[in-house]
Amino acid sequence: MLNEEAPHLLEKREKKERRVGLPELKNAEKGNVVLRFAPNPNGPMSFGHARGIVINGEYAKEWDGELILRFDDTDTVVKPPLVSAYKDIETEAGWLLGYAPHRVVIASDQIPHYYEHAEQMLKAGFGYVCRCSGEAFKVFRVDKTECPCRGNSTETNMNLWGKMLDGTFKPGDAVVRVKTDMTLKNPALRDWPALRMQDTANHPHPRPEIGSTYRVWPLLDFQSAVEDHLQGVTHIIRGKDLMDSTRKQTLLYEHFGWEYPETMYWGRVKVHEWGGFSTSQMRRDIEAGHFTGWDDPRLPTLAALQRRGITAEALRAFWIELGVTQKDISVPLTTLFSHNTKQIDDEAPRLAFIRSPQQFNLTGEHPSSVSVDVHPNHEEQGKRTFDLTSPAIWIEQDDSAKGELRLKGFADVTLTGTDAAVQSIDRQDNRPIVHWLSDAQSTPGTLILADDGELLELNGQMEDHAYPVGTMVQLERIGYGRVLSPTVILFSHS
RNA sequence: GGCCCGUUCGUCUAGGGGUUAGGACGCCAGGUUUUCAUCCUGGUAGCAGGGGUUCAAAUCCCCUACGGGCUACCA
Repeated sequence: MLNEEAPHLLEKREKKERRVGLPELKNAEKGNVVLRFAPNPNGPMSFGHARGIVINGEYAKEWDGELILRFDDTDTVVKPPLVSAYKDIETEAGWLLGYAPHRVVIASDQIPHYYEHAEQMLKAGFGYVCRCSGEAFKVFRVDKTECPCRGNSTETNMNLWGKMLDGTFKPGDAVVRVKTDMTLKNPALRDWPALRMQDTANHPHPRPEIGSTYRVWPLLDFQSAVEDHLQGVTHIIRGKDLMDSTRKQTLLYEHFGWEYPETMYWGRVKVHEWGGFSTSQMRRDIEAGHFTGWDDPRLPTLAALQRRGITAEALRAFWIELGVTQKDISVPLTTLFSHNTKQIDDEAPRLAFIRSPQQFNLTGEHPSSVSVDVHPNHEEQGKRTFDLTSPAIWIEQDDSAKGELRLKGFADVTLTGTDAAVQSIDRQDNRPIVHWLSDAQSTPGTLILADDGELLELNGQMEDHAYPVGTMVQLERIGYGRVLSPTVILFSHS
C-alpha cells in the first residue's frame, strides 16, 4: 500500500550509501575510455601536477582505458620547454601511476597536423587570418564589433596564411582566429586566437629535432582541441581554470563537426606550507643557485617529495581523497604525511639519532651488551645490539638535563657529571624513557631537514646501520627519514 | 568592466528534497607499547548570510557577501 501511495518513501533508503573513491565517470564504457594528462615540460612536475596524473590515471585503470601523456610544448618564448623535463616527467608519471602511460604524444611533433586543420578551417571559412594587433583586437572584443579581417575571402586568408608560413610576416604581424561570434556573452570566447607566429630564429624550440623548423605555432586551445580529437580522447579532467577553454574548444568542435569529450574539473589547490611556486620561478631560482636542484627538499616538486620518501601510494591516496571537486582549497601537508606514515611505518626500521649528543660513561653493574627490536611490532625484523664493554654512551642534551632517565630497552640511570650510573636494569619507576646510543655502535652523522625555507643540517650521533640509500627509517622519538648515506638521513616528516 | 566556477565540522570530503548530516586528518581523553612512533576505543566540532518554492530545503530558485579563474600572439 505504501508502495502505491508514496513509493518515494521506499526508494530513498538505497541512495544513502556513501560513495568511496572517485566519482562516477559519465558516459564511460569499459575498455573504451581515453584520458590524457597534458603538462608543459618547462620543468619537472610539481605537487599540483600529481593531481592530474593520479586522477586521470586512476580513471584509466578503473575503466580499462588508456592514459595519454601529452607534452604541450608549443611555446618557445614565454614558457620554453626544458629538454630534460620530457624524460623526467615520463619517469615521474610512471612512478606515480604504478604503470607507464599508454601513449606519449609530443605536441611539437604534431605541427603538420595542426597546420592541416588550420588550413581546413581557413578553407571552410570558420577561421581567418587577423592582422590586427592584440591591443587593437581587444577593442573589438570589448565592443562586440567585428575586426575588418573577419571578412577576408578564402583566397585572401590562404594568401596571408602562406605569408605566415614562409616568413614574410613576422611574429606579431598576424594570427589565425577561430570565427565564433563577436556578440557572445562571454568575451573570452569571441573570435579566439588559434595560431600565432614565434621568433624561433632567436628562440628556437629546445628540442633539437624541432629547433627553428616552424614559425607558426598553435596556441593551447587549438592544439589541445585538435590533438584530443586525433587521439580519440573521451574524457577530459583538468583544472577549472580551463573551463572557458572547454567552451572555446566546443565552438571549434562544432565547426569541425566533432563531438566534444566529457569534461570534469577540479578547483585550485594551495598547500598551506608552500606559498605560490611557479615552475618558471623555480627554474630561475635553481639556475641562480638558490636551491640545490629540482629535488631540493624545500621545493614542492615531485622529485623532492620522492627524495624525501613520500611514496607514490601516499600521493595517490591523498589526491583520490580530494577527488574532483570544483572547490578552491588549501590543504596542510600533514594530511599527505599521515597517508605516508600509513604506508611506511610497518616497514621502517627503527634507528637512533642523538641530537646535540652528550657523552656519558656507564658505571655500575650492567650486561656487556643489550639488544632491542629493529621494529617493535615485527620481531622478525631482528635485533639491534649495543656493545657496552666500553662505557661511552650518548644521550641528547635536552634529555640529559632531566638527571634520572630510563635508557630505552636497557636500564634506569642517574646522571652525575659525566657519569651515568646504572641503578636498575628493570624499570623501577616512571622516569622518562629516552633513546640513547653506545659509542661503539655509532658515528657522527647528519640529519638534514627542510624547515621553513631553510635547509638545516643537524649534526649528531648516528646509529650504525647498513641500510641502502633510499631506505625509509624511523628515527626514534624524532620521525621518519630517508637514508641518503650511512651517516646522512633526510628528514621526511614526524 | 564583462563572463565563468565555487562556499557542509579547524582542514579535506560524503550526501543533492524527509539523514541521529557520515568519514578522514587535526585536536582532546583513555588503552596497548621500555619511542613524544604505530595500533585500538571514545569524544570534539559543520550545511556563508538573506529571501523564495515546498507539507518538508544542507539539497531546488533568486539576491548578497566572500574565494578562485578566464577575458594572452602563456600553458
